Amino acid sequence: MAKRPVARVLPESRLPQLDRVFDYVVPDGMDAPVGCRVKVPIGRSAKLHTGFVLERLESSDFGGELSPIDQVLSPVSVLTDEVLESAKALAKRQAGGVADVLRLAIPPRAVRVEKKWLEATREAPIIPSPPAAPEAMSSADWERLSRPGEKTVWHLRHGVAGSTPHGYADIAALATEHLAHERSVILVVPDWRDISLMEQALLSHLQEEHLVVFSSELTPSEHYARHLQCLEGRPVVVLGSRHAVYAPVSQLGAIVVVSDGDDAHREPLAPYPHTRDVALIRAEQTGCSVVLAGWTPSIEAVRFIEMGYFGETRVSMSSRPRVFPTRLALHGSDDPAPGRLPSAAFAAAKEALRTGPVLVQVFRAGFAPGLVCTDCGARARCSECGGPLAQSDAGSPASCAWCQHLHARFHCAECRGGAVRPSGQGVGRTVTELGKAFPGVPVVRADGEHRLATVPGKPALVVATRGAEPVADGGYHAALLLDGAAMLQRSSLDVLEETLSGWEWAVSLLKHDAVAYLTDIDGPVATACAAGTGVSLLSDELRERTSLRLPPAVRIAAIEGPAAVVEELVRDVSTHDGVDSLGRSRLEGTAVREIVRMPYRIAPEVAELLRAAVVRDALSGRRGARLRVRMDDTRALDQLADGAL
DNA sequence: AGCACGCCGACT
DNA sequence: GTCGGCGTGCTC
Repeated sequence: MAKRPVARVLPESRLPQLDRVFDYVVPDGMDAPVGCRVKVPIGRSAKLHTGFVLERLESSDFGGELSPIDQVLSPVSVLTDEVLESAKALAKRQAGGVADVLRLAIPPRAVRVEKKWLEATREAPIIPSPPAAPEAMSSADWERLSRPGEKTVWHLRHGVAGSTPHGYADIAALATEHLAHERSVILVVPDWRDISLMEQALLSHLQEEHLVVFSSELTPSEHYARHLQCLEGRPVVVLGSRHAVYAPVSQLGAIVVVSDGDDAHREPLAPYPHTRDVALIRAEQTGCSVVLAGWTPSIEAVRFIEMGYFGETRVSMSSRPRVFPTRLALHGSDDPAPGRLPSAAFAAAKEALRTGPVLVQVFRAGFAPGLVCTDCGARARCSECGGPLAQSDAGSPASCAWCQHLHARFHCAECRGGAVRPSGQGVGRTVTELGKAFPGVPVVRADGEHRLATVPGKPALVVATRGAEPVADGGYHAALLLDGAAMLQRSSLDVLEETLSGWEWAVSLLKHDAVAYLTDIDGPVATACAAGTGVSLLSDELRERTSLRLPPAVRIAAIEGPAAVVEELVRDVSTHDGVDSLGRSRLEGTAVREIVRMPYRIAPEVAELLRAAVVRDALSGRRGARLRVRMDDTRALDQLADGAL
């Protein structure tokens, strides 16, 4: 008989009732190491399920007879101990399943890639020498950032060198510092553009073999290849978007989350963990440091600092370019110039365009994001689903922003009018108008559909939606920040944070002596941005949320399902001290969603209760919509504000 | 999920 | 009498 003939297996299933371990017999001669993928029978089902071997045991405490493992899919231990422990902790925190977390952390197996990897012989890589500390950084800050175990909010430098933001160059230096001490580093950035920029920055310090890049464009098998690379045991620098935070590297020294306030760090798949939370859990598990890096801190980062949980690097404002809110200007006229620009901004752009590129940041994607009836001004809505109609390009037909239904012809539901006109402006229309306002100047468009990481340092108008701004070689010679008012009008909990960070990123892309113009907004946010005191505004916001008991001062859980089931569960959790409901909204059919809030202190207890209820509900065999729970979903809170019962 | 077991209606 | 409807329960 083989040593430890029992294998404890976790099925790769999204079903809450199957998210637990089952014991199996390992047949003689089968090699099923801990962490490998196996195929096992589950219940009376004819087909086999895949799962992970979590443990090997001498014997099982299961009363009945054990089934044998059918097959070892691959003997590679793709699930490491540390990732498993992190996944368990994360599942607990999010009131979700361990298997759900593992689905995010471990890519599906690719046979050919694996075969090649198993056959390859690898040489020990050269360890780089430590880099010099970035200029303008105190040695205390640098030591703090490089020391494992620390938690730090890193205020990045403004400006660019070539096509690399200074901030990204500094992060690359930090990664090199860790690697020089034979520690791995994970760099998690919001999106494709940041991966591309950061990869450039890293390659100026490191060899390609030190780097493992998880870009979103990878095929599944390439993704699996990167996963295997992390398992080789040598220290590496991992760079990628949110899934990279799970990379199974060894000797983890630091996880750097870049722009942790960016929406892209929220996982849209169950159990909806945020990159920042995954990083903190892995830090608990490994003792690595966590660095939240950006040009404006997230409101969560501000909370961490104020709690004393995180330290922060010294803020240096000396390198920050000037921000000029045209509406607050005391001198000059503010008559609109062509292309929706105040005259001061128009003149400055014209001047800057003589020598280099000018960034125009707009809020909305598409050509005309909102359409209204020409006759009565009512919002044009989709006849199929009631969603708002929009136009993505000049000349393209109107389509529904929700269901994508095309509306070649339009009939206003209010007045029977048959024509629409745009209200508000998207990139497309701004591009068209600026083209006319600045004749002879090339206009470059950058948005979700026209993706650009960099542009040359030559005169051009670069019109970009917020978040899609390319880096200009040598920095922009001016920036026009449009649509500030529209951004702040939105009724989301995150408006302040998103508005500030959107502007600050644009400011960071300027040449050191260039100016950013805030064109259509005044008030405290514009004033703070101009003065570079956005952080104190966030701090005020946090204080307000604390008194209102809103996230991130408290945690929330969205509970969805049939009204009766939700009601009972909410009643149940509300018996805990400090747990109460923020309101209920109706979903499709008879389902409802109720949001409860709770202090951090008792959130683990509540999460456990919620998870138990979900498992019970799934097991109950009741027909109809299942009970679902989603922790810390602030978007659900926004929706609640829009349509509470 | 997927499958079997089980307990009531119309049927060769 | 029994074939088969799908409500109920469990999966090592």
